[in-house]
Amino acid sequence: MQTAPATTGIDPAAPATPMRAGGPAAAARGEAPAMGIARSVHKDEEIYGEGDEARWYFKVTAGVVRTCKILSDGRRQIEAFHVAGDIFGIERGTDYHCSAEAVGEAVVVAYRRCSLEILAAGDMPLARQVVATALLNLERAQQHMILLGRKSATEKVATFLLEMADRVHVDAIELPMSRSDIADYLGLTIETVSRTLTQLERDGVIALPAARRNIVLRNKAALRRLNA
Amino acid sequence: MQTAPATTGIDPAAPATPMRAGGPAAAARGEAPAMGIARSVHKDEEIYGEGDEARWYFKVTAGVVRTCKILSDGRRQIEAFHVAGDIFGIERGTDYHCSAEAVGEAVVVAYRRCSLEILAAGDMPLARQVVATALLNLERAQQHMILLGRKSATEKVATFLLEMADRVHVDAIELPMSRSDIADYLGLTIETVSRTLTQLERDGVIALPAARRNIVLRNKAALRRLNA
DNA sequence: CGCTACTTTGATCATACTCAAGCCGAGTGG
DNA sequence: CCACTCGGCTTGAGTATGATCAAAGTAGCG
Repeated sequence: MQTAPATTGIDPAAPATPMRAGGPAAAARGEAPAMGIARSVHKDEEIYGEGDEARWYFKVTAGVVRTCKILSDGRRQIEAFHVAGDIFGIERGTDYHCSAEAVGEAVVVAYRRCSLEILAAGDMPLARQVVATALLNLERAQQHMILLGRKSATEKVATFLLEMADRVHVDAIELPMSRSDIADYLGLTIETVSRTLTQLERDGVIALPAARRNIVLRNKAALRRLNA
Repeated sequence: MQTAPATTGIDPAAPATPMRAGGPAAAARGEAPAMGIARSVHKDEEIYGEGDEARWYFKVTAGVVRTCKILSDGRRQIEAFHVAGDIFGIERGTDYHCSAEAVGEAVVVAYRRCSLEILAAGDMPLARQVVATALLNLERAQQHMILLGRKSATEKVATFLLEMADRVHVDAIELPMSRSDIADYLGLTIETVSRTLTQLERDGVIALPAARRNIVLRNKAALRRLNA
């Protein structure tokens, strides 16, 4: 078991306003197993950088977090968007392989790094969660690879919209991310994303209300057909 | 599907102690020993299909295995090539999310499915291996996503060649896979792969001996520069 | 030797990118 | 309240990269 308190001193990954979730109080109440440090992150604030030492892993409590890689010349690929309940930042080695940033205002809970060594500790529920998370993220990555490698722009956007809608279980989505984020997630440019959305609107498949971050799926069947 | 008899000592990296995952029941039914069943697979033979029930996971002993997804219209994305020592086929749910096929003649060792439940069995070395494998495959998938989403054809091919050379630690590669496999791995067409290789040869970066499956890296520095 | 599958090469085309301008809403200050 | 700016988004024109279609070259194998 880990202890959340400041035995480690100031946590470089949790500066400004660290709140405690779990902690001694929770432990006293016998709350299992999740002890971690809640941290609120501002829009575009970095949670950790690629190459940083991976001393924590995180669970999203509120908002959305993106994990991404950046090439030397600035080209960016967003690997995944993580929403409430999602876990990210579990690494095999000592360092993070992606960087993580808040898409908007977000709250994450930081847990002490646990990867292979956690298994030795014999905390089975935790180990189970770690494995399940890793495998879930792998599944999503595999799914995303066929999108990046083999789908057209229209198919990419359609898949994206359905993915987002599925997470909310509603057909009126309020996208938390910018066109730029969408583009870097889908391997497109912002112009192509914009044009594709406009075209889908013309075709009556979606509606784009004045606030451009809102999207209404008018014809899910058509989207699924585009989904390939 | 050919299954060879159990070959208990053949895999040096297999757990030294019998797994309990199969359980006494399996042994009583005279089923496969928990240690693993070696199986030789022919070129292009399917090891498992996407959607099949994931009752085994595999380690490559010889040859190369590809895991891939296929869209309804036949477009294919190869998620990874697995070489000797690599483990594939570990799933979170009940089914495989990719299909797996031998690239050439290959030998794999099948182990009874173990994912989350293995942790309950208390076999720590095995659990550790499972987790490490999942995380390694995730890292590779992340690395591959930025290639698929953001790299040019030349950069993709350069990255691929360096990747292959790294696996062999030699600068003269004998590619086990066809142009078609390379194309579907890199998200390109076979024509583009061929043209790119020809261009790299013209530039003196690589040499393409008569047997077109062979490639000599003449100028690794140049390749690394293209690697972005 | 001749088939077949794989690869290379060529010509043309289309998709998505680049560069550029304009639009719109939110926030700010006169 | 309006004018202004600023950032994000959309739209347009032209282009380039990689796809498609087609054909020819090459190796492996009966």
